[in-house]
Amino acid sequence: MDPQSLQAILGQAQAFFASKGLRFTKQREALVTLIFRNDEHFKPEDLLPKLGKSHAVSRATVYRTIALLVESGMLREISLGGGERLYDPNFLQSPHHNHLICVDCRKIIEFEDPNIDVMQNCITRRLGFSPTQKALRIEGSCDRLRLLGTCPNFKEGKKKSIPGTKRRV
Amino acid sequence: MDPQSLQAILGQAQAFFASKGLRFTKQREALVTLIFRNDEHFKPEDLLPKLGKSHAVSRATVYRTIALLVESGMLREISLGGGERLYDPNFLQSPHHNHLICVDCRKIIEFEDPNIDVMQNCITRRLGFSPTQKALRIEGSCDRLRLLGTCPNFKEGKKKSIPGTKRRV
DNA sequence: CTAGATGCAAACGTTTTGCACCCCG
DNA sequence: CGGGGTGCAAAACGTTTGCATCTAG
Repeated sequence: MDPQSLQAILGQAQAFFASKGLRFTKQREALVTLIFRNDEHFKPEDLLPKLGKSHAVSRATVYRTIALLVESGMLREISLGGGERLYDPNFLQSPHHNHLICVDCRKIIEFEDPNIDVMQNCITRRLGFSPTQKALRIEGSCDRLRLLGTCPNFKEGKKKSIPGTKRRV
Repeated sequence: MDPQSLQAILGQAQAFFASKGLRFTKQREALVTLIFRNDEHFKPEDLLPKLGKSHAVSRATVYRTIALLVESGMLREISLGGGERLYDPNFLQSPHHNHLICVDCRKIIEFEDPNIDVMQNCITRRLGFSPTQKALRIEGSCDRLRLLGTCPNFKEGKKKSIPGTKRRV
């Protein structure tokens, strides 16, 4: 993420905290920076080692801050199966994206599709509701791997599954 | 669920266990019966108190059996947000169903829509994959509650949210 | 008879909480 | 100065595992 966008995100976070009468402490700033610096999905526990000792933040604060960011709408909890609780920082840039997971190498591909959103709208209204949010997760097997016996992702994947490796479509 | 269908399900489970060289013990039978007797989503922990002392099964066996039923395809793990890990026994009868969750009363509505499946197929192939599974969760606010100030589900919902209360569409 | 299944309790990883102290406005 | 924020450690929670014992086939 370019420094300019990150700056905008920091501003957005600060505005949210201010609007709730909360402070934008250096711990919170360090966390927002770390979370939105790249586009990787993460577990709360992942963040602790990534904060240098200069920006060390306690485990409790990590969890409390994540909850606030989710409440603000900047961060979304997603589930990719297996009961793992992940957080996705990419809804700011792609508010309607979905996830496709390769069953062969577990690579995660984020994609958007306007038809899905139209259909979501229709279905929701048909059932008597106004749409607020959706989560669509598709799993599929890699055609390339099956036809060619190899796949660029799978090659990379030699070193086990790589969470957070993503392609934007 | 009518006794006849339940019987069929027990047979299916038994066949699956046999195909893997596993036994169909009375604990497993008790669990399958309990899980598929009605259509409620459940947490593993929910099951223990529901097994009478006559069919008591240990916690470890509950978890181990659920894992096997998921592997067999008879049971599916779903996530309705909040990191809760739920299991849905209704994919046997409605293999393609999705979930709509009312943000007002947390009621869960299971629905099917053939268009979604067509679209899922298109998208998956466009990305170079063959579809194997999908999970779509929609959240929405209740039109009726907003327009009329009341809603039958919400009325029932007085006693907090009722997980497992469902309408088939 | 024996591989697989069970129950128990301990271990595990993650998340939440109570509380004393700290610090920003 | 006061109310929010933090860190720490303990607790809570859901799930998994090792092991001795049991049992279905």
